[in-house]
Amino acid sequence: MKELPKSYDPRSVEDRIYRMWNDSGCFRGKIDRSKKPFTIVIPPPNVTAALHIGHACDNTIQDILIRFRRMQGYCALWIPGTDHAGIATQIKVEEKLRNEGLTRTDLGREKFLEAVWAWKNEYGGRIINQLKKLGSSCDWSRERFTMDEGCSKAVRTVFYNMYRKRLIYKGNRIVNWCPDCVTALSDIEVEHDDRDGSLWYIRYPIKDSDDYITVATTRPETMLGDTGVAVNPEDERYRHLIGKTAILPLVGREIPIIADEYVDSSFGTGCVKMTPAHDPNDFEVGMRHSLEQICVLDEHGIINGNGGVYRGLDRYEARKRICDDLEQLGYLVKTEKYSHNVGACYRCGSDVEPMISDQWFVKMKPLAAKGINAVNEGEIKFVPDRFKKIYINWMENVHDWCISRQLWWGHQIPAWYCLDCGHVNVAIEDPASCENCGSGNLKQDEDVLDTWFSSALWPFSTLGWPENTEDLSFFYPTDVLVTAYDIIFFWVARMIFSGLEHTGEAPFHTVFIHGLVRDEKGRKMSKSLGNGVDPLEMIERYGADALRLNLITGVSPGNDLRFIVSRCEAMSNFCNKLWNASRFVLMKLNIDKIELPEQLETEDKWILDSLNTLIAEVTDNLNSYELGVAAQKLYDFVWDNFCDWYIELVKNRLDTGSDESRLAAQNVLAYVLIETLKLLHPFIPFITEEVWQALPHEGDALMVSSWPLYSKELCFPEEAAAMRSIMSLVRAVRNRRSEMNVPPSKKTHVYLVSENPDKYEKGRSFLERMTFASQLSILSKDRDDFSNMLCIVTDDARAYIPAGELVDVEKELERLSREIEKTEKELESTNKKLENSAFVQKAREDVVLKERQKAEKLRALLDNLIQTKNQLSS
RNA sequence: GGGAGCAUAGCUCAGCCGGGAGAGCACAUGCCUUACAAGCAUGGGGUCACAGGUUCAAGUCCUGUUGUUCCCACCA
Repeated sequence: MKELPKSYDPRSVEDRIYRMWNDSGCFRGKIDRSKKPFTIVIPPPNVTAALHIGHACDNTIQDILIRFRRMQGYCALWIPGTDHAGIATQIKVEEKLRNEGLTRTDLGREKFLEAVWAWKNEYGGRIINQLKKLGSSCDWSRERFTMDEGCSKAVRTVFYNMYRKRLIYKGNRIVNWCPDCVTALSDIEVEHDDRDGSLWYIRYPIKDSDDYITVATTRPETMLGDTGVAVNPEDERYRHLIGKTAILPLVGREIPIIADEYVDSSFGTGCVKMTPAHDPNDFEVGMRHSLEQICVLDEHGIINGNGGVYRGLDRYEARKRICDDLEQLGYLVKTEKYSHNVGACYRCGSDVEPMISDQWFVKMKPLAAKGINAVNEGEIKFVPDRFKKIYINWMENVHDWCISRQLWWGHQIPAWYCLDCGHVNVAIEDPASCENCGSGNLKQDEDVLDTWFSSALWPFSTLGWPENTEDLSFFYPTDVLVTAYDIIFFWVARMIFSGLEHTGEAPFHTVFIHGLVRDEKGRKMSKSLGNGVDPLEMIERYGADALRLNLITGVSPGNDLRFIVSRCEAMSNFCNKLWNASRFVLMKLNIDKIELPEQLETEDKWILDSLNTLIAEVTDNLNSYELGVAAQKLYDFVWDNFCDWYIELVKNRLDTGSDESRLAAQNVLAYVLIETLKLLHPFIPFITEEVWQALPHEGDALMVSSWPLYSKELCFPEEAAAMRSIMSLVRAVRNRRSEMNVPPSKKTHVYLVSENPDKYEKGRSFLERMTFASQLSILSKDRDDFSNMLCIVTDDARAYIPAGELVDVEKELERLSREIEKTEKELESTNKKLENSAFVQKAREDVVLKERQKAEKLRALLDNLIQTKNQLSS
């Protein structure tokens, strides 16, 4: 056995322990058909990312689950990896190039991609090493990347299959366009925000008349692309104008006035200008009425050749100029302040332009139906349950998914256009010739796929799909997916329908959702606010275990948590407490095999009984993903039961007890410590492993030891109850002494009177010390001379302390009266409950029993108090 | 416009199936008791947002109200 240093220093432990695990292959998920598999895939962080506190939270949860199951005897596999993160990475590398005075177009596609790969190879591993600092027990030999060969094969296969099933199509649709990123975005990549703007009322003259029609718009510049004006068919005010022609001011284009249900008569003037190329609603209406689609913006948000004199103006400049011109020419009726919703690019924050564009889409309805079904049928369960509703609601209203991006970094779309016959060739392998005309004159689509397209395949692409590998058949479907609620739509939903569609199975049976980590004031952590907490700095200062506990303890599933640095300190104090308790056990230990002896004392049975309960509860909590509650229970058990009571209780036995009693104490101490270390290990792997290695043990590592089991043989309800009586007496004595300001150094004779003297006799060795007794007399009856002593009363015993002049009889009587009154009141309310026939009849049996016992105890306490008072007053 | 969360001690938050109101930090008092002062002992402090309801019993379940945070949504 080795000696431990006086206080716990995580820095001297963590890297060494991690290396030991890694070198001995503890992390490897090797197929073992004698065991049941338990699989988790990591939510792959962006290759560009540095570990932030959210990753720390997410990965701590996964590590707890995987370590717990591994110890329970599952064949546990946690697959790590990173995501190529299309836009994020491309922007990062472009920034780097800009510093060198270059743009991506200077390099050309091929050279640029080389530069990104070089960047990825240099910096991409950073977050992986940071995850290791946290203690993550991933199988690093299986590390994957969304653009590695296997994942790319999966992407092409999926694209091909879906194209064949007509679940992927190409078409001209309104998409969200970011003029700064110069790419299309999917609906969920647009962030909506209420912004103060204006509502402009513009007069459109009616052809061949003096009449006019007034429309209201928040985006006057789009009028350049107007190809109609719509009114509601039921609207009496405008019925006479339907079918007539309006003249578009500034442009002079003749546009029809049409009737469509879409128009809300109560809004604005009840007339809507139609811009099918730049508004999704207008697009729909335009399709119904065969309106022309005139696109007036180019890919950078500049007015194009369709904008006449406004050509070349930026969209915001154009708006201003058009408004000025309209006003000058008398077309502008009025301007109102108006707050409305504006979409912004989630990456760069610029306003998104709805724009008609030729893009690739995934047809969502049939896929969503499967995804909804799997969750409604319970094939996939959300924890906490409420996220199910959010998921279903989204899936039910989902639109087709725009999957093409005008970027270079990513999976290039596996579609080749025949330059001779125009046929679109979609294939898994690069085709040599057109499948339609045989021409070799092919050109691959320039665009790449949305990053989430490959992430959606992660649970099976990482296991070898589309190949039918042994890994796939053993480890798939995975078990739990752990992630924060903010990417349910981006990722979870898409994994679910992709898994169902391509493997025929749900990719996991449980989605465990956690909240976001916020700063001390409850704000979201962000670079611009500079309020981010660096997990690596926390690890450096407090240790990975303390950080992990801070992220878990007392946190309820799905709720956000505030990261309070001082709590890290509290958690590292806990680690130190555990360390010192272990040090104590080691100091007192001179055996090299731990075995529970036959002959156990009351306090031994009590702590074993408590441990047994703890095992049952913690296991139960972990099974139902209540990590915060489990961690709290462990914290309390270690600090209160084990350290503050049990260790104190057995100190006498260890120093002066008989050989047998000492040996028993040593064994129980070590036994309870080891079992507790196992329960704690998933939460705080480093310190528990380090301590365990110092203790007598079998096996190589705590990490691969087996999870404690609840045992009927270790239930000792009687001894547990006896200890509770003793503990409450000790507490009462300490309380009175503290109230009377008696310093611990002042020892006194203590007389203990109880009808069950044997019970206390068994605890004599520690009672003496814990009640600060110079001498302890345990009696079954009061003596006459007790009346001038301090009296401490519990429901089971009375203790008397001679305190000489300290005892003020009047005051004591007063205090006793108060206590009697309080006890009577409590007894009264308890009795009232018991006299209520409805309660006795309808309440659960054990509840009634508990209430009866409570009444009995109160009765006994009251008797004790009254007897003492009588004695004192006589 | 739809949906969800939150409201419990001075602060930050637990409290799972209804029966004890809790933790950490902060505060007060007394202790260097050889595992730990990163500690020990003791204590003060709460109308569990408000109003109804269900129940023998409500912080916990239901309805509504108020405050607050967030998500979704193509009313120009």
